[in-house]
Amino acid sequence: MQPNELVSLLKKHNLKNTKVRREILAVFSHAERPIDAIYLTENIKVNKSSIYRELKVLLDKGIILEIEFGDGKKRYEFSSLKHHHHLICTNCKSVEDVTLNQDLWLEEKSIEEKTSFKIERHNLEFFGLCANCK
Amino acid sequence: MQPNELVSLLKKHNLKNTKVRREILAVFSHAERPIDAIYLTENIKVNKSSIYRELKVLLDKGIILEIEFGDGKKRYEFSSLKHHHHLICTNCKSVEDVTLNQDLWLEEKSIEEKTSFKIERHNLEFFGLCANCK
DNA sequence: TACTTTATCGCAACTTAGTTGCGTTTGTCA
DNA sequence: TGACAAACGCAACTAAGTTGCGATAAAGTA
Repeated sequence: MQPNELVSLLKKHNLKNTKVRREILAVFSHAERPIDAIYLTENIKVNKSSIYRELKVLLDKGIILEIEFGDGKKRYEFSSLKHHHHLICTNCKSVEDVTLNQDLWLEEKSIEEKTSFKIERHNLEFFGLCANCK
Repeated sequence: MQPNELVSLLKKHNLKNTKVRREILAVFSHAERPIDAIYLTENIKVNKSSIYRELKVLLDKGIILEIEFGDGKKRYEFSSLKHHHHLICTNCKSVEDVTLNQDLWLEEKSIEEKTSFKIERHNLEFFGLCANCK
């Protein structure tokens, strides 16, 4: 993310331009996979409560998404990325992005009609063995 | 689950017929939604380490499945149930089962061809507002 | 630049879910 | 009924995330 992009993103969401915020966003913008809070605490010299609080702010503002790999750590990535899911290798823990041929939009519409439940989001991840590990 | 079903299930998996095991399985067989470890500790007079260890055994044997709602607690249900997903109300926390018109089998096949990743399982849950809360 | 307001931050103590070591008990099968 | 492994209880521990509170620092205004 370029400095001017950062400034306009922060302005748009009424967020102060602080060191913690800049550094967290910098990690996200270089990351090739979803990032967890522990990784941030290990890679940014900032108190962990600031990390957790900042993640909550970015999540509330819709700047990042929360992703669940089921290992007890929440992960996050920019919500501006094209909608996708992940292939998680249960052996080496590598993560690949993947998109569905036909996302779940139609299924969700059908479920909403059948059940009168209003779907707002879903969490879908695939687990298995990557090309190297299988 | 009937007593004779229980006995043959345990025998089939080389598991001893113990009090803890019987009580946990009894909870699962009456449950209408996925159950977490805390619920078991609150509803069975058994040490919590036994609960967690037993869940691991049942999971390894493939008798139960692990389900992730993203709230920091793992949930479990019988793996013998017809494959389904869940509609989780973010307001009242209610849970409904739901099946897709066309499950993810075809998508998984297509992903495996494109990526040479071997998919073994997926986790898919929907979040939103139930009929009452919306 | 100085002043004011409010968001943000650091620190330490705490909570919640889950794990581990170890000595004891209990099912199962011969 | 005896032997043996599986299962168990207990207590102490770990890992991830949260909270209260006083101190600090952006951002807007005078």
